[in-house]
Amino acid sequence: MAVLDPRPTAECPVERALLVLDGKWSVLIIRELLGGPKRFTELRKALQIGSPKTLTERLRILEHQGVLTRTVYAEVPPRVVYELTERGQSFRSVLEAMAAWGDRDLTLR
Amino acid sequence: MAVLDPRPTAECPVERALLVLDGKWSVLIIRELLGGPKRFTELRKALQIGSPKTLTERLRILEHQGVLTRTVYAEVPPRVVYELTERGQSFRSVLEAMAAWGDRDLTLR
DNA sequence: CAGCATCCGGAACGATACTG
DNA sequence: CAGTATCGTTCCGGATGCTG
Repeated sequence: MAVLDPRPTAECPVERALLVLDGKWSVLIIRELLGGPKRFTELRKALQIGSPKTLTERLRILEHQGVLTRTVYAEVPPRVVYELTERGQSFRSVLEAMAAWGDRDLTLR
Repeated sequence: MAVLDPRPTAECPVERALLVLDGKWSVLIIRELLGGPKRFTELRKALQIGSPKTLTERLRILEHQGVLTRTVYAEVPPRVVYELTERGQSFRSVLEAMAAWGDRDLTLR
């Protein structure tokens, strides 16, 4: 998927959702933020992401897709807070479906 | 993700689900098969996949993950049918959640 | 602290030709 | 028909070093 033009343009709702969920970290980031707003380093630590570039990229894309907001506080040292939009919050239902599926049907093998 | 060892080994249910849904085509393949068993060429045509390699790879992985079965009929010409397992069928709930989310919250921008 | 710039390896995806 | 075998390209994800 193109890096900064991943707007949902697909006709199909499922494909639109896939455009957002694409990428290794998107779902995990959203899940993390469902627990409340987080700062850059908090996310990085929680998700065990080594490279800041990886996280920054995903956050920018999700912001651009309207899933989360990025708020910069002009302080020293700087503080940047990421928070889910309503659209991001409503992803909870999808996450719960995924969790239920992963739990019930994918218990070891 | 490794090509042929993508078994769900993660602790977390969501992460297990992600291990299966990874890859551009997995979800779309499952969705297609929710409409009933399909043959190789049918899937290829329906999903507009140019390269057979891409499709074969995904199918093998999903089979290995217990999402679908592959049945070979010893005929001439050969006939191979892909069909969802119970586990694959139960993915419908996740798909519906995704569709609802993509529909309600991602309608254009 | 929250990134940006840069470089890198590898995996995913894809096109094409060929086979049992 | 249903693949396999090859080859090529894109590009994501990650490591590292530096900066406002």
